[in-house]
Amino acid sequence: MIKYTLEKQLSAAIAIYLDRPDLDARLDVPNNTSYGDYSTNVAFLLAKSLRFAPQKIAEMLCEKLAADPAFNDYLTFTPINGFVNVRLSDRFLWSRLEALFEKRDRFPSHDQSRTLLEYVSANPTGPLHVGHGRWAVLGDVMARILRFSGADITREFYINDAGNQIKNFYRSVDAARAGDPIPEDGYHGDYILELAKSYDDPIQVMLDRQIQTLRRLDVEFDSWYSEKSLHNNGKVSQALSLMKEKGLTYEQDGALWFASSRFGDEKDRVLIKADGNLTYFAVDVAYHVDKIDRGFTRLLNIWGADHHGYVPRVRAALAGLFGDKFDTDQGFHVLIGQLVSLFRNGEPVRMSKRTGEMVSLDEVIDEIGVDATRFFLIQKSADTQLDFDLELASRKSSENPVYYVQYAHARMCSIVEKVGILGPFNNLESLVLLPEERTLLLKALQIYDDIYDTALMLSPHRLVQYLTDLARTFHNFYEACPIMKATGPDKAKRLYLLLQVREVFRLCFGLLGISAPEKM
RNA sequence: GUCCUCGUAGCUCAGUUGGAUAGAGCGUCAGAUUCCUAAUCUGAAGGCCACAGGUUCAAUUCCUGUCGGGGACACCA
Repeated sequence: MIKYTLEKQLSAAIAIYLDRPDLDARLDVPNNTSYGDYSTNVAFLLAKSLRFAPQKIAEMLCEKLAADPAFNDYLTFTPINGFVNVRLSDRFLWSRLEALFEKRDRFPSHDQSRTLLEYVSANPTGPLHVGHGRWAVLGDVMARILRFSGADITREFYINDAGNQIKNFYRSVDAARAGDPIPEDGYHGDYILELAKSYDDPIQVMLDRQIQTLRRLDVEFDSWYSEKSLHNNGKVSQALSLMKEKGLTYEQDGALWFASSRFGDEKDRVLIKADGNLTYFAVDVAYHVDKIDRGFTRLLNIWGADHHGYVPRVRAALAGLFGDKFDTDQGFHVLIGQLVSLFRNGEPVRMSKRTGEMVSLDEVIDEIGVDATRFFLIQKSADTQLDFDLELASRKSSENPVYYVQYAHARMCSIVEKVGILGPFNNLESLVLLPEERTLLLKALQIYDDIYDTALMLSPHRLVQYLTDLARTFHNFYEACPIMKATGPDKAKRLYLLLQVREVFRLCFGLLGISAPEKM
């Protein structure tokens, strides 16, 4: 954590100089890196209260920082346009490179919560589509990153194996088995006819198929939680009793209502319908109560955008039952995964399970492969709608950005194979770094900062961004700094740098769940 | 109609407590290989950051409104 460490140290020092104990200076990477490796804008923020021009303050701070023995052997400071710019010495960078894979001070603090991450949770009434694939990869990568950064995390798939959709599904298969037309509001895909050919439980068949598809994508779960089991072991009635005890419910028009509007929802919600049946919501409350009963202190969910209106009522239920403990984003957080729109030759492809007209996740994997599918689905922010042209993706598969990062790794492997791992790698810190070497080295050191940000913001696409940047700096290094032809300490220096960078690549590939090919 | 969300290069999209000259990939054009893999690199063109106001030293970023895409508004799941 190079940036966060520096940020803390510099912030504390500046706070003392200016006698501002609560000062929290932030470091940024300047968009023009000739200014420095990092910069801070504190001078702007304090200009008014200190009654000095930002540039004056920046100059004063740089002077004090430069004289501080805590920094002056490895940092230089330059005031430009009111910013305080910081540059790290080559020697310092090199020492950090050598310590890059030591476990200590990777991350500032360990998250003490027990996290349950629930994702995909598709109805077992059809094959997974690309939207499911997006949430699957999103959840999987999120879990890998959180786990790496020290969190205790459990991955769970909620099986919706009860309720009306399930009845409807059985009706459709039964009709097909009897040779009758499938009900208008039933499921109409070709796979229904296929299911009708055997007498296996269609739900089990579909679930197995979903699991298989997820395995293909290298998406695993620690726990498969059955909705049906909630009913069978009385969890639903327990949850409802609990709500009644707490005075959160009332009866009206023959139904049982939850007063969710008292907790921020826009209206009250029905738990038991007038016909005596439970709503999906009632069962979902029970499910979330059970998560908490199982000892989880942080609930993360990934839901499709079509469920985002559902968030306030679940939050309201948790607030009503458990107070503010789970009311905050820290306790209960929902990542909304926007849908993926598929195109083929520029024409939109519909994705309705009901009409049966859809492209399955399996077909996409068949067309473009696991690595490209994962990379494509994770590289964009989860909350933007994604347009995905299958024809384009398969036709241009060799130009897919995933190959850009993988090729960098293959190039490194090729060099190592040719050159061998020649030591000794000592006394290299005193060598001068070329610009391409330095840029690559600094980028590699920033890996934990980026992982930390990614974990904090729950946005895995940031790591893809980082990896692409790293690949670019490597390709630049490759063009400018030959290793095989280099001699003496230069050769060892570059080789050592490359070996460490290759480990960073492997770390990223592992977190993203894509392969690290040695040859391409 | 109400609420949520998005609108950034020709295309797909990054850009988070508001900072310096707004970026990447693809596509287009012009170059680079006697040299560790050219699935690469260098350069160029390409932008009213949807629009209009507001907040302030500073707005792609925050606020308000308008327009446009998507979604949600059930005693469905």
